[in-house]
Amino acid sequence: MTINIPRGTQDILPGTVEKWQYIENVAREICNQYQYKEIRTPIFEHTELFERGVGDTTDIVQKEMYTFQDRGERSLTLRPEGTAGTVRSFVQHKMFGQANQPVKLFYNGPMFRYERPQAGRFRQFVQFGVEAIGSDDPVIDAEVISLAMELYKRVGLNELKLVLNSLGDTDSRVAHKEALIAHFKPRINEFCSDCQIRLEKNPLRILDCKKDRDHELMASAPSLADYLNEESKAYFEKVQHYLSLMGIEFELDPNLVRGLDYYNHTAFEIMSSAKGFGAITTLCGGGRYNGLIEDLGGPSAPGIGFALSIERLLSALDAEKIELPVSGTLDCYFISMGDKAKDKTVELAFKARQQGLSAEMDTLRRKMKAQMKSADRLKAKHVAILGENELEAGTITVKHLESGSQEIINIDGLIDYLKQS
RNA sequence: GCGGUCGUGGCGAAGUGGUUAACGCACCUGAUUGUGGUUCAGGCAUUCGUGGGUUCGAUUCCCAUCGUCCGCCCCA
Repeated sequence: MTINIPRGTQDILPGTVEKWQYIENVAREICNQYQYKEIRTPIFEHTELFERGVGDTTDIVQKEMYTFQDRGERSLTLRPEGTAGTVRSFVQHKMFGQANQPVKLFYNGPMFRYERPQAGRFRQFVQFGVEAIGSDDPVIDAEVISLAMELYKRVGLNELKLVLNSLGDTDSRVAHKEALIAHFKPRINEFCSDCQIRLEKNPLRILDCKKDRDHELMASAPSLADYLNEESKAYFEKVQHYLSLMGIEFELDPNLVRGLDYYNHTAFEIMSSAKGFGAITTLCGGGRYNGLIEDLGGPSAPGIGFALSIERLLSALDAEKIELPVSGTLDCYFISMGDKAKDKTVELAFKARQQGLSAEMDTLRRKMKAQMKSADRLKAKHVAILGENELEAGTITVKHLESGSQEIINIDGLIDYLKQS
């Protein structure tokens, strides 16, 4: 029996990996332009980090974590998201004391969640994300959002929707939470079991519930927007103001509640509106997490960030039928006949490679015809053919595959010839 | 965690309770003893996810199991 990969994981093979590289390159380029610096943190962390950072009422912590004991009986967890580890690193390395503030970071790497795989959902998936820590200026909220939008724009996506909401500051959230409890508590037994638990822990998420969405208390529930204090409202308006300055369109959705506990103030999602995308349309999610740094033992620094999945970005590209420009090039395929000629083409091919050209040759001792076929399939620009005739004359035949034209040139001039064409 | 779907060569895909399991693509060889992409001829699954059962006989029927894909919950 052969062994297959674990459920929910995937191999990214040649032919596809080029797309990943392309996207990752675009992301890096944008981050440089926005002055976000890469950070690489471990793929596993102490379980406690996520319990505290992500929040132990969340689905991620309650049922989706890959948690294991190591041989020293420490409880470790494969990271389910990137913010907790990034903030942990920020605190551990006391980045709040470094010269450049705010600290603007990005990461790109695998995340792990124990879920049933389906369209757009994997057990190992790759998130690109940014975190801006140390600024509570609404302009940084807009900057973070615009960075994500810019990435999608540069890879060619058009059918996007940016949805925005404010969860308010702590005071606003506490006031709203109390209002929600007062609203639902008398009739909470009419709601699903999840909602009954949510009532005490995080009543905001009752509004999210799909099962109870038609309950009459839903429509009349106190809206977060009505409980935003002046400061929170002003902050949210400023975020919108800056987004408009940047030319970014958005929709307000008062029901947008992110699944992680640490969010406050700005919350946003970017979704694909492309047809045939499947049930999951969220490409990117993010928001502000002003209390998180303190919760993880740091100073009371504000922060905001987002995470987006490369897999879903690729799905969105498929849905919009966008092809990334990722074709590779092969400058020359070397064909030889006979051992002497082979020796010479080996020298030539390696010299060509050292000179910065891409070169390939037969390594299966095949006949000329088969070598030609390989060259054709590899879409070689040129084929260099060396046989007895050329060897004697000190020449080599160079064929341009696309046009079919060929000429015989001096063998010493081959590399320059290839470089020039 | 719950629900549905599917599981035949490298890929796509037919099929039947009964000697040799269509076809297409891809691949290999030859026609073309030094020239690809076209054409033609030939080759390429002791085998139908795995295990068990029914049967004279199962890839086809039944059960189990593993896996896929999709949906719910929730999320990237």
